[in-house]
Amino acid sequence: MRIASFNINGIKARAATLAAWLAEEKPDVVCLQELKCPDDAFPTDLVGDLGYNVVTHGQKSFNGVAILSRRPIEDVVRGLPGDEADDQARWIEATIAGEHGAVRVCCLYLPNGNPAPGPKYDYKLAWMARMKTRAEALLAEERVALMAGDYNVIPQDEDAERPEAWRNDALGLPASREAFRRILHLGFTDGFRVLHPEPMAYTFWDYQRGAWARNDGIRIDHLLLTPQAADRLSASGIDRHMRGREKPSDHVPIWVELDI
DNA sequence: ATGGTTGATCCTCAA
Repeated sequence: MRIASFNINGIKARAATLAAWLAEEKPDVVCLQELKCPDDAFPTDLVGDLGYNVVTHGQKSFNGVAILSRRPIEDVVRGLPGDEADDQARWIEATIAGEHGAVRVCCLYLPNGNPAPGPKYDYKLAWMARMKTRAEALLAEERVALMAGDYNVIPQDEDAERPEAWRNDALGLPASREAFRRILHLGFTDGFRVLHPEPMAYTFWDYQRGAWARNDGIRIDHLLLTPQAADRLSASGIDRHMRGREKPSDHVPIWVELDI
């Protein structure tokens, strides 16, 4: 079962790009971020015609996450627990059955946090603390599960073409990296990095300053696997070519192949 | 230090 994550930066602007990628790659499950649309504006028919069921947690103009799956989607939960006052649509999770078992899929859009320091950065760190609590509970279930999405964190220097440019940015600050490691080191496996030690493997290139042409990228989209999922990991990759397409997102898809 | 680009919306904000 191939499970992908793709920050599409607006479903309305990216519908054709997304449809072409789905038709070409035929991933079994897709976690989408930055829908930037309410639930009733999601193009359910478009993805349905391509063979996908869909569950969304949308929001007008900003944020918004969804899970697409060729197989039925069960036990859907919307929103990251821990703060009733938080109305930003950044988390959705569901269970999908494969031929040899099921996988719990958590789709996340972690806050960007800029400018840092400031209230947006405080929100990012608080959100990551809440995510750690959910991650601990997920591990305790000892099941095949993963947390996939746009983490807005550059884990290490080798995950950036110009690491020095991000040292004072919310995506690269030491406190951001520490919070990421606190989650990772609970017992998760970075599904891409564990199979790909090579540097210059990026998932995001800014629209500005010719970042794509200069390969001035960063790796901020991740799939973190529970031990039970990591045991079934057979391959992973980044669909880098998508950044060179017509009307690209600033992110590209990243995926893992699990034997389930 | 600054500016540069894209999307959603309605002009400025978020990224």
